[in-house]
Amino acid sequence: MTERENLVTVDEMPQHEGQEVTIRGWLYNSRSGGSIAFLLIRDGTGIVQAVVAEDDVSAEVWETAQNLTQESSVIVAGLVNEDPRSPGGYELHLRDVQTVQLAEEYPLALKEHGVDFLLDNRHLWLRTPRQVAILRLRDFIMARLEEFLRDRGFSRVDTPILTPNACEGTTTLFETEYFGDPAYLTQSGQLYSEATCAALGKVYCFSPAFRAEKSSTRRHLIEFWMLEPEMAFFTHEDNLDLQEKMIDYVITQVLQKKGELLEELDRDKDPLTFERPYPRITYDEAVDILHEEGLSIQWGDDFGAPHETAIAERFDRPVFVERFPAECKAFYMEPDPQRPEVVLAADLLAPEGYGEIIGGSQRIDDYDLLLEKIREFGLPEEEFDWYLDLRRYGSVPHSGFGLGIERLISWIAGLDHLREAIPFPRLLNRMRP
RNA sequence: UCCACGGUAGCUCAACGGCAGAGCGUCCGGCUGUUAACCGGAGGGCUGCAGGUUCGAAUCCUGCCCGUGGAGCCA
Repeated sequence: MTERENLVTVDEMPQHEGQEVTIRGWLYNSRSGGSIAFLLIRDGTGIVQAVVAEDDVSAEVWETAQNLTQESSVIVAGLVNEDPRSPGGYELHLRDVQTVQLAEEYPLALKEHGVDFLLDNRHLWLRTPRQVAILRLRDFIMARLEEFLRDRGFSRVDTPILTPNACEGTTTLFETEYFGDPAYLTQSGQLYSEATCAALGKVYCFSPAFRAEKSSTRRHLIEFWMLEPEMAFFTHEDNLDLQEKMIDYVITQVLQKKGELLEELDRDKDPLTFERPYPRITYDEAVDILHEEGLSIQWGDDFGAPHETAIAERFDRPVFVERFPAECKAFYMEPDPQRPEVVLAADLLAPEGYGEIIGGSQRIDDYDLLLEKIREFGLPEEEFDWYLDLRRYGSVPHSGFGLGIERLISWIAGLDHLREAIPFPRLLNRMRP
């Protein structure tokens, strides 16, 4: 078999109608009918049906085709034909087949499976058309986000995964050991990005973040990816404008260029079809809405998931909730000069119950105020010496935000759980595969 | 940590105090246009673990383990 002759991928087949081509991939499924057989072959770009008729091929090829097992790796050659009876509209009239490896009995049948079984077999589950579509969408979304930022003068500056202290001192961290000293897996690169933005102006870090919370919900991962831009000289308003434009850009690009992925995922496009601007409401207005909805909340309480959903349901597009009470937010957030009891922070809530996809704020740039806050929050002052230095040497107003990649993907793809938005999810008590 | 639901064949599930079953997958046989193909046959079980109640437990009770969803926390 001249296996490299006219080597094509499944998605390229329409351009090779009437030609003899070679395709390399895996057997997705097969059906046989006496002296005719249908092999569904996937190669990562799509699935094509290969037709084998006993009369048209050698006995050896016929025998090989008959005995292929699910997910066996193969190289097939044949003639490309347009045929409405074939899924995808094109099929391959098989002339030759070569088995690369004959697969053992495959654990995943082509039918419904339970979550536990699928997660145990995540390394194989990834081969299904739905998971392939999600991962392609993830790749596209990540690329567009970085493209958006780079086009606006941002540089990617990475931040450390191993850190000596809790960045914000709130959530539970994974502890490890650093040559005898305690160390922690990062939960955010933000504090470091505040340093690099004073060096480069506009930066972002893009890395995994770790939260050792015993969270077991569809909106949480133990290890997730966070994109965190940080901008010198950006006010709270500048910050919200950037967030809005970035989300708008990604959604528009997905709708324009990757509609077929949304269709593969049965994602209704209508809820994604909206325009800027996104509504901006204050924390105070949000509390009023929640009271109207009959939810119990007092001024000063942070929102829980039911609260976020109730607020988001009032709007047909993402909504900013801004100016939170200082006591329910992080220590580094700049107080509103008009109302020092609230901070210049905002959460962006996605529609359809997908919750908070962005959390951001203007950062305190005054040395004395920041030191006061560190003490007020009971944080170890000595650990923040370098962070305080940023307020001693050319301090400027600056702002930034953190975007949860898997939450954004889940919303755009219409997933019902974050675990499908990352190749190998780390969940409560689940670290394999 | 708390609350709810669950654990039976490789997978998805039924049986709910009285012989442990079906569909799918696998294997064998049949079929020249199949669409998660179809038809016939075969193999497949410590009913999560330990104890208790009972003539008899997959089924009822207690404890534990594991999973799922949610709360809290957050992106």
